[in-house]
Amino acid sequence: MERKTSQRVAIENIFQRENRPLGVEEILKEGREIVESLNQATVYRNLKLLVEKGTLKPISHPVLGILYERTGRGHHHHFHCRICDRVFELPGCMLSETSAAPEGFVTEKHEVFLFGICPACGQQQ
Amino acid sequence: MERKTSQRVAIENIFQRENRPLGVEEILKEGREIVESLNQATVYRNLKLLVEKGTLKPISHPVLGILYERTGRGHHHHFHCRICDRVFELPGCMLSETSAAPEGFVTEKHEVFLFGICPACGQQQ
DNA sequence: GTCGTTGCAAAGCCTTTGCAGGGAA
DNA sequence: TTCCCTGCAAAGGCTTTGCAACGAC
Repeated sequence: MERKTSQRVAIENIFQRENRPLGVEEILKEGREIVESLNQATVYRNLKLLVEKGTLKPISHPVLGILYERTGRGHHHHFHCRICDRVFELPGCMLSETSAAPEGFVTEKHEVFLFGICPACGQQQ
Repeated sequence: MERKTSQRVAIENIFQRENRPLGVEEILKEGREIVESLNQATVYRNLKLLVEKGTLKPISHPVLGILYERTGRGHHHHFHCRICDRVFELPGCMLSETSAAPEGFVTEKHEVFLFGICPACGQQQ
């Protein structure tokens, strides 16, 4: 049976609090503010478990590498802010799969990454 | 001054012949069929040089990791065939940046990856 | 008291770097 | 002959794994 260790709870809380895709480094950093002893190996192991359990899903970001996001929020795309380096999930989809590829290509799924400035950083300028 | 070694020529020829984004492993494999002694370090060093020279551009593929493609063919997207695992460049762009993100987000650029079956693999089924 | 989890350190990958020998010009 | 480039091996950086101790239940 699965056990609710302080480390595991901390990691899950960070995802709940931030509500955006997170990378290992960020999880480790924020996790250590909650459980000081938190080890990298523990983060990796818990992320793997949460992915297998279906709670998290890994996404491969073109710039930031592998990030983890919570599942169950339908098809969406990602926005990467070049100021704060955070990634946000954008609901909805503006891409027509049928018109996106030339004839002969059968498109089954797609991923879109947008890059720019997020609302919070845009206001500060 | 830059020298035309057999290794460097081989790598450039592979990109010309394949005319699609390639990864290190594939370049190394095909390169060794031309120059048997070809070493991984040489491939990495030449890719780095060709990127600095502006001949190649690295793209970070969500599944295949870093691939290299020839520059100078304008904005385009990528299609990954799940049968043959090859990536193709698709000319044109079907995404409206202004409508792709909610208000408040300023989109400056984007990347689109399509996944499915390429024409060649589609015919064989 | 069990046995799933953790921290630590070692081991694995992939990529980069140092170095001496080799080859293009 | 020069000195850029290559192959080899060692070194980095990130992720995974082995193991003994720990702690949730």
